[in-house]
Amino acid sequence: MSQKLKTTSQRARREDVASVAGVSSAAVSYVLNKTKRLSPEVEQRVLDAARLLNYRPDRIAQSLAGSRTHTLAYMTADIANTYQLEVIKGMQTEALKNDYIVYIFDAAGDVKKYVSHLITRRVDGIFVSAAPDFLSDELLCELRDANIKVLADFSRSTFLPDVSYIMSDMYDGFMQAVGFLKELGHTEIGYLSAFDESCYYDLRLPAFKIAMRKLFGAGVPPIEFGGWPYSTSETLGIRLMTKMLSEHPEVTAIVATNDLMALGAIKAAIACGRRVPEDISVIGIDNIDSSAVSKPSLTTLDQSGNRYGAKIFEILHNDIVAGTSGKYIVPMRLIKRESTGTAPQNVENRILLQE
Amino acid sequence: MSQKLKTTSQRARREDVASVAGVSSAAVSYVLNKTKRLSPEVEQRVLDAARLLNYRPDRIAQSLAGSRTHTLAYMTADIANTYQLEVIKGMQTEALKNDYIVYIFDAAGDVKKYVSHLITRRVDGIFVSAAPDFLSDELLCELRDANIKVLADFSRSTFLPDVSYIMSDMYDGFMQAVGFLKELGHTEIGYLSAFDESCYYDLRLPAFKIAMRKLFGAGVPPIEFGGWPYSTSETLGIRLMTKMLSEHPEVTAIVATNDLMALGAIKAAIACGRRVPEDISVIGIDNIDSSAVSKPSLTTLDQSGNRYGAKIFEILHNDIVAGTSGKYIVPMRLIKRESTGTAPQNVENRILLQE
DNA sequence: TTGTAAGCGTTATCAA
DNA sequence: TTGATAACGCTTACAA
Repeated sequence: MSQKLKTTSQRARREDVASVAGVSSAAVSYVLNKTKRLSPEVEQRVLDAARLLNYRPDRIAQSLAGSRTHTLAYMTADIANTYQLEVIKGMQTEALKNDYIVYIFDAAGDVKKYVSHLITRRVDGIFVSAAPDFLSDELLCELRDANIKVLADFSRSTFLPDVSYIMSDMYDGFMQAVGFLKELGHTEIGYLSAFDESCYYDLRLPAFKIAMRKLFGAGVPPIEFGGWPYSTSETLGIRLMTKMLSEHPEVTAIVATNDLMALGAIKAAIACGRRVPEDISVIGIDNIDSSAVSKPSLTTLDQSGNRYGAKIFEILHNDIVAGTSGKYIVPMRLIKRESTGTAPQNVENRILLQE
Repeated sequence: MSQKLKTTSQRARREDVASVAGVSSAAVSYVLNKTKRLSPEVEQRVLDAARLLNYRPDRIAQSLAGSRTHTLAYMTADIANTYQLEVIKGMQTEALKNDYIVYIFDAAGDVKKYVSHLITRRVDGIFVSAAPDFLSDELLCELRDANIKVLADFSRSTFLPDVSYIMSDMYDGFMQAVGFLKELGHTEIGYLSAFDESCYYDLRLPAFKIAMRKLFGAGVPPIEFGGWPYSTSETLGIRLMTKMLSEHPEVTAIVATNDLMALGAIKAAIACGRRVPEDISVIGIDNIDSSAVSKPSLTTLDQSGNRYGAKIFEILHNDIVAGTSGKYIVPMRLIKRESTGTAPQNVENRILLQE
């Protein structure tokens, strides 16, 4: 069939497979891509030949001929962030299952050059992680206009047409968390916030306020702020919790912006003579690994990085295939552990004991 | 010239540039790739046309036509490691400068599938990070035989032909460190090792021993071992240093396997009533960020992650272009800071003081 | 010095 | 159901 078989070639080409199977090279494509059904007998011959030659279609050639490269990109301002790394892994794992590959960039480099690379290499889609906007709207549009699907974190400061956005369902999440505390009998619930009110991309604080309003009506819950420069460390949790306990000793439950701070809050509470959860309950957000093994283990709002990353792939993939775009909300889940318990019966008693 | 200009096309193609410049499409290639000199006038016309159309050659097509994809891969067992991330950034930055892009994989996934991807996508080269051997020799050979340049960490358990290896020059580094201590008058020098003698991929311990032998002759220096399971934390540094001070109070200088442990060692020394560097000098390895700002700042053997990463790119790039392979040794540099000083004059006096 | 044309390994269209 | 054949956008001999 084929007049020039590559004898020295390391890798088998489609034509080689066709020749071994005794069919046309088009037939090979049809069988392997399942793009057209041929006779079972022919299909088997092709499959056998492909296996025999260890044939794997060349992605480069496929990309040139087809319209997709099966390549995505993940762009973030901070690769080193633990949670971010989980998200990346989750996305990569899911991508790999579907024969996609993910470029990972951290925005510390020359963002403009990255964009250029993404376009010349024709990636199918890109995810742009949380604010602040290290990738300008202009560059985002350049990507979009180059026919690359863009999925951005919801917390970007602007919304662009034909760009998709993703967010965790913080509002529902906080409803779960605060609702759970309410069920346990808590009414005095405080919040430890890393960010102050002016931080436009923090959705957690407003979500907390809304949940409190909906479940307890009007009234301002006690909140401690970390302020600028923003950080979300365990140390900050300790500092804010200590402040909270002295300023608002009536509080019997605390929600913290993330697990690290919640862990710090527990330490601070214990240092101040409060037992967790007997005297005070603590809830975190993120469900980081250490939250499951801390003493006491931490009740937390789960947005597993891995699952989130997998979701990112699914959304991008779907948008690419269907040519769609939209705003996507990913549900969160409250993981109940040891750091939460029923509200103490007698608040006065507890305060007396402490003195 | 060109009979069918793409009017609707988003991106300019080479032919478009040729047509605007009034030359053949080959001329465009020659000028842009500097692969052949044309007349200055033609060159200018091409350059102008390219700029006008914002022309950027399609990497996919270049890859198919040419022999290189300008794509590399970095494979590691642990993305989350801080030092590793620095290396990755260093490599990526250097790669980007040279119009290369780097795939990043962590070996937690399906390594075999990664390899398949790398082959079908025809990456030019791959770096495989430190032991243990998460990537089997078999897969390594599959990559190599697919004409992909492989650069592996020196600490792999086996050496394969036509594969390149890279290592930091620990031997020279320890000669610098121990030599510096000798200059300062130290003779009793101890070592804090995370690994025990059986760890085949730890080059630091043998490097320390060799340096001691060369500079001080025979005799066994005092060494404390962390043992299995291997870890290199600050906590371990504290533990080993405490042990060292009680078992070998005559020691006036310490080298630790890495900066984290060295930092722990300083804390332990101070806790035991020893001043650093007046009573005891401490040297670390790695030059992590915090080593520069600790109190006292840490003298350390520098193998900057960024520089190392850049080096990885350079080596791979060169091996790819030249078709070579080899074993590469990257120099280290001793950064002298506050944690080292002249040896105490009177050892007896110091020990007495302490009692 | 410049242009022509044959690949590169696929996909996909269109007759046979 | 199958087999040619034209893209895809570029590199690179080779010819003019």
